[in-house]
Amino acid sequence: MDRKTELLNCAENVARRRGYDGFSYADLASEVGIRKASIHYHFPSKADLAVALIERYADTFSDALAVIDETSDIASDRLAAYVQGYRRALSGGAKLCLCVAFSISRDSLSEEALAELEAFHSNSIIWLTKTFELANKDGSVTNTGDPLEEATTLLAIVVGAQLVARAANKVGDFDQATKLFLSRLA
Amino acid sequence: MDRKTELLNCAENVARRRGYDGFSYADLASEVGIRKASIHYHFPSKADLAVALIERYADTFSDALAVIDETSDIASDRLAAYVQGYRRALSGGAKLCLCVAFSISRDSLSEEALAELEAFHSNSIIWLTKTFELANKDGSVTNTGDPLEEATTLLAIVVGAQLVARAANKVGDFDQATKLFLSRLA
DNA sequence: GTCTATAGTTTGATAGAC
DNA sequence: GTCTATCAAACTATAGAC
Repeated sequence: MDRKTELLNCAENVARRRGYDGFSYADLASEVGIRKASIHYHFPSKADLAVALIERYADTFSDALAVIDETSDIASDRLAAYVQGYRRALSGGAKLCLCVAFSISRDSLSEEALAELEAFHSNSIIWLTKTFELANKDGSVTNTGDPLEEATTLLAIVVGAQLVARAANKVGDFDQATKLFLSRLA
Repeated sequence: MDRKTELLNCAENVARRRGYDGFSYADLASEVGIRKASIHYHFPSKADLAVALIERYADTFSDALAVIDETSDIASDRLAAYVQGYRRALSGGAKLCLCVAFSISRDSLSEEALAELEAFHSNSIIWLTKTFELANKDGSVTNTGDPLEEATTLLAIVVGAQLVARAANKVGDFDQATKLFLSRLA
């Protein structure tokens, strides 16, 4: 693995634990094993690093949604996989979705990073809305309402469940917060 | 208003916008109009300030829940008021609930602050569970499931809705994320 | 690509005068 | 209670050698 990827992995890990304002080049340097000045060769400024982080995260996320779509044609399967993805990202209560962690740090982010952040959530809403529209057709989800409202609600549930689970330091809180929704799936 | 309260107000405001790692004594000093060294007289360390912030916030929150309980005996009224409280706290997309903002900064908080944070969420769950139990009796909420699951889900919804609305910089996202739940209220 | 060295700023915090 | 002065440490970032 090349250094740049190694730095991105390390930065993503620490950013998802502590937020944008909660980590520094010194943290990355000590963990990757190079001097912090050397990091500036790969990412001239911390703002560049933030953009690179969000971009890569959004790409990975987008790929994951594509895989979900390929794996099953049933809306309930897709939604269950979506929730499961956020549960995995929680990493036992230690981490959050990168874009959740960065949302708090809004005021410290560059305009470019903010735009990527907004695009990330907007893409999530699009995919979820599409999937709830499918649910209305295939009947795999009980009691479905307006697809856009369902989509925004589910996004809030998984994001909020991550946060509450992290705050309480109890992974079980994520499961408790998503159980009611999952029970609507076929 | 005394200085200490003034400092707490200012600190709460900035902490709810930027998180614990996102503000400093310098920020408070410039806004309140005293030197940052003077702040240490009121709050010897930033950790002391964090604890004072969470304590005051939890007290205010607890009072607000008591007022809700006094205002109506109907579960759906109480839950609507609860959601409305989180919407107000969002402050047009600029702020989050203090405990949401601090949840991201977990790793920077003292043990004492963490304990208060966990107590805050645990108290929320207790109040919500109690209110959903009432809903099961008074029938003011349609389609109710297990009170504890409903409680944790609703907490996740309001917390997640705040976060998504702030990330997207659109207050409307909060309304969209809570609309489906609110439609279940009488 | 990585290093040393360093600049310039900001951080949380303390000592002591008033 | 608030001030000035100061501290040691951490921060992002740059210059230039290798």
